[in-house]
Amino acid sequence: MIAKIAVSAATFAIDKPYSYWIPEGMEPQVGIRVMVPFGKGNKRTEGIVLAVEAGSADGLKTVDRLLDEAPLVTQEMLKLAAFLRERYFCTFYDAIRTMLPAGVWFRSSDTYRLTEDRSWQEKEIRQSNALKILQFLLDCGGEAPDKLVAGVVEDEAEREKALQYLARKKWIVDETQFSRKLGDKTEKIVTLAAPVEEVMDYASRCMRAPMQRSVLELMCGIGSVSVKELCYFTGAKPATVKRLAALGYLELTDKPVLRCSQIKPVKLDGPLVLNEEQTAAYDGLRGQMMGEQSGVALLYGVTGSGKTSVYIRLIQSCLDDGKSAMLLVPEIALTPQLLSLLAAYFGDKIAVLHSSLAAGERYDQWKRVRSGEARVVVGTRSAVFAPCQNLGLIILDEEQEHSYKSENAPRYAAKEVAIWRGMKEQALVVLGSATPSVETMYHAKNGDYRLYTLKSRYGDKPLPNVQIVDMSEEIKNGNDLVFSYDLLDAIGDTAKTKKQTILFLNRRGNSRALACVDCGETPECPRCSARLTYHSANERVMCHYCGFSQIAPQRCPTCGGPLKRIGTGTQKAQEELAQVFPNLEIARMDSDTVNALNTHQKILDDFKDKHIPVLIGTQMVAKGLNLPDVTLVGVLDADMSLYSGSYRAAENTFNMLTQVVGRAGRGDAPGRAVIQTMVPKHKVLELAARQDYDSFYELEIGLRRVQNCPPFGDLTTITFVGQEEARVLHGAAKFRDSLNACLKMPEYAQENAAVLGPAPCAVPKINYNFRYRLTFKCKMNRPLRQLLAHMLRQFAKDGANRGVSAFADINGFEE
DNA sequence: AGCACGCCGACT
DNA sequence: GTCGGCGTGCTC
Repeated sequence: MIAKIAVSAATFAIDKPYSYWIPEGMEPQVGIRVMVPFGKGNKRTEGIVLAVEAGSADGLKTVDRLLDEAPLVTQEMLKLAAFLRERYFCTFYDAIRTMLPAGVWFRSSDTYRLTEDRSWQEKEIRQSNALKILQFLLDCGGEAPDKLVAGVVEDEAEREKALQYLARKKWIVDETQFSRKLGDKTEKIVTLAAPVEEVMDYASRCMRAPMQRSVLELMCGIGSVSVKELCYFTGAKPATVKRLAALGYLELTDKPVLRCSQIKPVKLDGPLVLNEEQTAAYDGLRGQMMGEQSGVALLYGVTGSGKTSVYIRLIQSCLDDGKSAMLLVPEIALTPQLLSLLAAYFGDKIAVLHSSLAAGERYDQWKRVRSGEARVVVGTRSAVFAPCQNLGLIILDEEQEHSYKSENAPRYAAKEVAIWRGMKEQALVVLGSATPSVETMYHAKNGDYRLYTLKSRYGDKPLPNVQIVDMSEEIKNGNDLVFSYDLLDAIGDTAKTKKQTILFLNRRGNSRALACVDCGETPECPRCSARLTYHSANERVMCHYCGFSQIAPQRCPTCGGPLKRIGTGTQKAQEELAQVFPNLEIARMDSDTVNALNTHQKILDDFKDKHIPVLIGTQMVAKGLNLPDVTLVGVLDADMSLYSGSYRAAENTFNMLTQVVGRAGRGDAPGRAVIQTMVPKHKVLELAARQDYDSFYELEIGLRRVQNCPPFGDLTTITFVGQEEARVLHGAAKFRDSLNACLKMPEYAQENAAVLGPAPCAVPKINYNFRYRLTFKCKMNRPLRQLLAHMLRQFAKDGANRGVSAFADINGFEE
């Protein structure tokens, strides 16, 4: 028999199912992992069985051994991996790796062993490192693990060189072992191993061992208990239990236990009651969910219209049908109250999956989902791969959020994966939002998705009064602060009336840097073309891209002049404000003050409970709970996101502003918002101020049509990376030419298709690697994606492109 | 990507 | 002669 295997060591260029011979007696199932030899050196590699078929062993290598007892993934999951591979230009194994929790993977370690050939002992070996290793192995009795060998020659490059030399000489051999990174956690369970009478008889006889006696007495009463509990109740030591087990009265077994943290459920006031609008949406969605082909729905509901209640009812009805449901959220840290609410309704049926979980916990939650014990999955984007059984419903809350798109390869979009899964598994996909992405709304209006609208805001609060302030006027009037005079007045007034203010600063990129007072130069990363950011916490400058870090220099590296901190960060804004209002307490929330999972909530709680007059922060402050005493919201610089250069800039700005402005006036007092900008007449700002999504949509969809941007065309970037700039540039240009040539062929020909570039990326050099990119504008259909994948493979295989790698991303972020 | 194979200059 | 440099081609 032959197994078709996706191999972990295969790169994108050579990724395909490889055929291996299955030895007699080995029966690998599809979805199981195996160890196979691969490549010229027959290095042992992990692989996953895609198919098993009849055939002969002709010219095939043989499967070493099986790594799993039962399939790790289902056939459906393998199909999903194939989809990811095709859609996101990654290898099959990369796709599998993204889908599974870290806990299932193996860690490899090497053991070096001396061979029979000890002829080196008579020779003079010039490489001192190699000799040191040989001597060390001899002292260790002929073999040693890599960990110990590392201590002999500290420098990694030197060590590798010596080890390679020795292997070439065939004086040592290298054996690779694989072990699970994370085990299943188990608990020792004690059960009675003999008839009760016999045990009691022994117990009555052990007068000299009262502990043994009380253990046995308890065991006769309950029959089975964990060692930990048994010791707790009797005061016995585990050794006593072991002794009794050795005597044959007790039996010890390992029972797997799951690591999982508890969520505190909220107290429910009563059954969930939906209003008329919510009921209409729920009925429609439920009908759709029950139907043959569920499809995709958009639940478009303004802030405060109660989308969550609709979600909960839908999940309930999905569970009632015996199916499982999935609720994806942009960021788990921002939704503790949602989690508590869900816990109140669904209790331990919930599994929470997100990246801040400890690996063990995440793995266990994953297992709970796979076993069918947990039928409601709540999580961030990676939870979209949860191994749900009989999936009936996938909800993406705040579907327009960027966090649904992965920023590392494979750069999957959870929304696309959800829609694919929904289609394959006949599950309803609900996209929920107050400000849907332009693409989603287009599909909804077009009839591709069903549209459900919730118009009425809970309590029907009036919209806040929004003022747009022209910052160029402020500069003309001699105000060089981050704050306009109007905003300062408003902050003062708000503080006087004992209400609260939230100030919002969208700090993008390196706002806090050091600059030379004399020449204006800012220290740059030696490896990347990026400014070093200044971190006051440790007095160091760091590179955002490669992690380079050094103690902050005192003098300008170019001219020796004094260095000063610059940039409009939240910290600087806080300092300025403190100067104007010396007696005002100001809380700050940004990535410097928020790091642990719960700090975000803690800062918000403090702000609310201690009634701190001003909170200043980044995008994080736009999210989270209702703050009834906040009557003023200030956006310090709306232009930063407006001019980010992405085709999504307008949409991002609109969403951000609506969200921020929506924070003002949640309570009884009327709200006010101040937006500072250099372009006060900008239509997007005006519409955001009015919270007029529908007009914004009409405006934006027109632009997208003209620019052939999503949803009309796709924007694909092909990035080329390498150490030698000329080669990178040359490779990119050659790629562009062959792509253009293909586009002339009738099967690929498309109106408005265009290949732009090569142009340097937003950050042209990262870690000594130059980066150029092509931008490819067209509708990416399947044949075109396959063409692009083929071209990327060819590029990697072509010797002329050595040292340059290329990768593509469809509708990704533009850095 | 890694790894072997092969061809060529440098040192003992 | 042998060691090690790197260009080339392949991965069941």
